[in-house]
Amino acid sequence: MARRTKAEADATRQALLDAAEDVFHEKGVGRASLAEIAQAAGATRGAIYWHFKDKVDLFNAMMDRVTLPLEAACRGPDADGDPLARVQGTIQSLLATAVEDAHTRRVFEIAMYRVEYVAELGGVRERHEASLKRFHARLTKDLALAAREQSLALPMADADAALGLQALFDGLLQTWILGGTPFDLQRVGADAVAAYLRGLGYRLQGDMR
Amino acid sequence: MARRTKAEADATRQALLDAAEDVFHEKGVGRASLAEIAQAAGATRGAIYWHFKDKVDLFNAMMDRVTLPLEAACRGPDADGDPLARVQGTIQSLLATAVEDAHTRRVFEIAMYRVEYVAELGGVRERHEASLKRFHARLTKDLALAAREQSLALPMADADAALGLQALFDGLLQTWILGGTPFDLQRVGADAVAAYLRGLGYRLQGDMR
DNA sequence: GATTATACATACATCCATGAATGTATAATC
DNA sequence: GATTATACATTCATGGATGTATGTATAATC
Repeated sequence: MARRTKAEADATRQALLDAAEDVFHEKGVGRASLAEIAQAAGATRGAIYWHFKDKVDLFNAMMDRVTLPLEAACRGPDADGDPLARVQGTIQSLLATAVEDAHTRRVFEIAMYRVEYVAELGGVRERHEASLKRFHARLTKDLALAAREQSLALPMADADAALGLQALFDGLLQTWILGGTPFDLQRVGADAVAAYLRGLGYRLQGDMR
Repeated sequence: MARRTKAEADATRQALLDAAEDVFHEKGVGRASLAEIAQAAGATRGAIYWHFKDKVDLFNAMMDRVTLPLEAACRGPDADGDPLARVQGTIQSLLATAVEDAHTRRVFEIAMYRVEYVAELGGVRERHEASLKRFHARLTKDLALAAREQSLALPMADADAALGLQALFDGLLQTWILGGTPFDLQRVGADAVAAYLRGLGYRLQGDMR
């Protein structure tokens, strides 16, 4: 076939990424063949090898398309208002994205249950860890700030308290995506996070006492 | 080679399971070849196909060797003493096992980060979900019991509160095993669980107020 | 002590995925 | 409007993994 215009080329690139999502989700990243992905996109492996170096590169591009905007959004409002409300807001907004955007949800599901975090997949694990660390640093800072504002001493180190909060968030998201026991992620998430924060000693907005 | 005695046969079976752990952990389940596993065990693929139906069967056997005893231990003491202490104790004992038993830890790591939960792996995902559901049911029952004993109304449904606790546990274990930010799993686990339970309204043993 | 089932090792056939090489028609570029 | 880089499709060569079939020496069994 012949050369496409730049717009057309980008369209096939997006189609390849869409198809990769489908096939990765269905077969898992390891057992998904580039031929099947290409076919699902109405193209051939030639197109994939043109746009991407190999399967790992394709996978990373697929992840970036979803995670980059998300992380950018997380870094958005930094120093305004109540740090505790900001923590709760960030978590709520991430959970909301998972619930409302099927696209994002499927990519999360792939990253959590459909890929093997092995050396060969160059940097996938490292990038996941880096992303977690940034989130953790932010939570730690905000929790410490809020503790000072309410002039209370946490029953555990700031960083550990943040670790627990992050674990709670991750655990809820993963449990919900696994889907074994369906539940209202946003409501349970809000309540569980509130309980955890309250248990740390914080006084939350909207609490009766 | 020739026929082995029954004890010898079981020894090679165990060696195959050990080797499977090693290779699965290193390469991931998908990219691990049966030839490599056999070689790591000092045997050939013939031995694997004698003891196991295929790779899935081998994987399940490897999982069973660790999870069956664990689940049995969890089901152990059922109706004695304080239900809240029992919840905390169960979680602490599971975390302790992860910390102390490298064998168990590696199998957990394989199940969490080195395998694709895909239809083809027949029942792996389903068994995981079933195990989670049993744990969840137990937590729900104990949390409800403890709430009645302390005559308090939880700020969320029993099942949802249990969901949060389980998510917290899962999240902590996974974060710890991922290893990006090393921390004291048992201490942070105990503190975070205590905070969550306190935030739900429970009065915990050993609390000052 | 002859027979039989066992516990593997070896050999074989098949399939499929990958990566690179090559072809090619056409947008861009000048 | 000739040239060139582009955006793929097609073909080829290779390797590696799987499953099965077969061989075989020896514990068990009687």
